[in-house]
Amino acid sequence: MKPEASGDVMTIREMCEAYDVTPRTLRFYEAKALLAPIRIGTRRLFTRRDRARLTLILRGKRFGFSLDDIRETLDLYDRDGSDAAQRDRACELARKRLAEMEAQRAELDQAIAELKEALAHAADEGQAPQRAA
Amino acid sequence: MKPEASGDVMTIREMCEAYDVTPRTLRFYEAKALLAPIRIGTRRLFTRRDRARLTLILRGKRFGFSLDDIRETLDLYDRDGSDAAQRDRACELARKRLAEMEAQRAELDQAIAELKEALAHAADEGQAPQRAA
DNA sequence: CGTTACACTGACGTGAACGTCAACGGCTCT
DNA sequence: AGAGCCGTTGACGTTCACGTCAGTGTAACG
Repeated sequence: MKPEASGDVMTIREMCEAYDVTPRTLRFYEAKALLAPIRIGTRRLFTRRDRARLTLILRGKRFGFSLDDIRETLDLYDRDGSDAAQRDRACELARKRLAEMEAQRAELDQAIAELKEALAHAADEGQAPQRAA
Repeated sequence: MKPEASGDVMTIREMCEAYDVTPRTLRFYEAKALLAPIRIGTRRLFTRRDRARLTLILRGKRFGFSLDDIRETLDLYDRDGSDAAQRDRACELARKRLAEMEAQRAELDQAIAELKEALAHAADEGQAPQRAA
């Protein structure tokens, strides 16, 4: 009898299937302090928090951030009641990240526009080259 | 007497300073067929085309694409009058890339929104924690 | 003509992000 | 108790994207 999701935690297998990653990857992320699953003896149980973080990790990777960058950014989300100085530095870093991401968004928009234009030109050359010659 | 930009080409040094990359990187990109500078004997002269491509390479990297991915995408821009079948495949790939990039932009927007919200919450906790306790 | 300065070509080294493999531990079904 | 199964821990291998270093070439300057 398996409760299938006893108390909102997931085994490593369930995680792998849910997020399409390998066990090795999850262990690697834990070793890098990106995830912190509950340890029952040696085994791992991944919580809601781990899943939220994994989502952000995979997203960050697609944006070209390194795992170290991602960890720093991740830690911004759950550092609630630390001391004020540390929180200030966190906010500082968050604003920096935000600026980076918005710059990246601008570049991405430009890249999309350029690619669209290139496609349009390709369509021109594909449709009307017989008309002139 | 150096013409400084004789005929719109640039030496490897000029390129390095202009784009903040190392010579090794430019040679590596040439070996990977991402760039194709003019070769005077063994020396390289980078054209306008090389510079346009380098801009796109560096941008692609920031989006998390591999150099191989980038080369494929790059080649879409200057394959003018090949045969029709090849052009069709290029357009297909371009549309695929375009879809990827738009998906990435959507994710990026979401990530930005979430980070903004996290920052707003952090500001809440930083401003009014004395009021309740 | 020697020296300086930059450029080139291999060849090997490196860090990040995993993959792979071996050996072991602990359930659980029978 | 034995046989499957995960799951875990090292340890080593791999790929990508370069860095670094040695040796060579060559154009220019004094």
